[in-house]
Amino acid sequence: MEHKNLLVSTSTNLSHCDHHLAIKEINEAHELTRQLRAVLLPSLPAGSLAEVAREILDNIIKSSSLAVFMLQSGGHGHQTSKQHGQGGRPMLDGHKRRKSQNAWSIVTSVPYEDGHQWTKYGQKRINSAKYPRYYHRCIYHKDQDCPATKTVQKVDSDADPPEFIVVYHMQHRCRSIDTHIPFVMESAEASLVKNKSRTDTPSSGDTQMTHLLLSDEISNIPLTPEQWNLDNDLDPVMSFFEFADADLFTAVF
DNA sequence: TGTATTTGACCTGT
DNA sequence: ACAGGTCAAATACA
Repeated sequence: MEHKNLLVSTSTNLSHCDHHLAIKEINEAHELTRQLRAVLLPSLPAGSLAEVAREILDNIIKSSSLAVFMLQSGGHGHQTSKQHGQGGRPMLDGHKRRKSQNAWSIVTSVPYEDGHQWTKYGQKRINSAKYPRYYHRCIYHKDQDCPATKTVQKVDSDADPPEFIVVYHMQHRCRSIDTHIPFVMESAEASLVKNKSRTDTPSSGDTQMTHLLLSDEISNIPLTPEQWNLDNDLDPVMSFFEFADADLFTAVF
């Protein structure tokens, strides 16, 4: 409700620069909330208080995610023309279709442990990129025909802690841990070093930053985390609905 | 021995 | 032709 007002005012009155600042601020709030959640919940005794706290924090997290998505779709979203083949011909769902469709990305210092379990199936040196790209798919790819995949690539910068561009492709169809928002609280630099992609118990400690990536093209991932990306076959709003939880949909509209 | 990861080959889109 | 995504045999590891 509050976020609905926020969305209306920002999408109609803010300049392009303001949009970026607003998204940045909301993402910071989002990340801080997640950190608070990670710190607070384990310290609370199991029971109704913990459940209430969890629910409130999750709602804050969802609302902030929603705000960013709606800011993006409210005028500065960028739908690429790549969802159509050359000459405007729609691309078919081929076996090795380029993966710029139905994808969204984030920049994070914690590219793993995002609530889903992944298995690595490939690694590739990317032209002109300093660091290789790692390819992961949901571990339920076979069992439940889950199409979700993600790529992880270290950002070519001196950021401390190191940042990674994580590009998610396709929604999970598996019945796994219930989280659709790809933000995490685990120190995953160590995980990357270990080349370990399966989820373990989250821990806290390091300063970690996660923010939505804004970019013009996922298929040509920029190595500076500047622009927020949502590249989808659907229109921006529908893209969000495919991304978000169903209950988030009903909570807002 | 079973499972996960590595890595070069292969395939497809641009 | 090239770049990027996936496959699958080889390898590592618990």
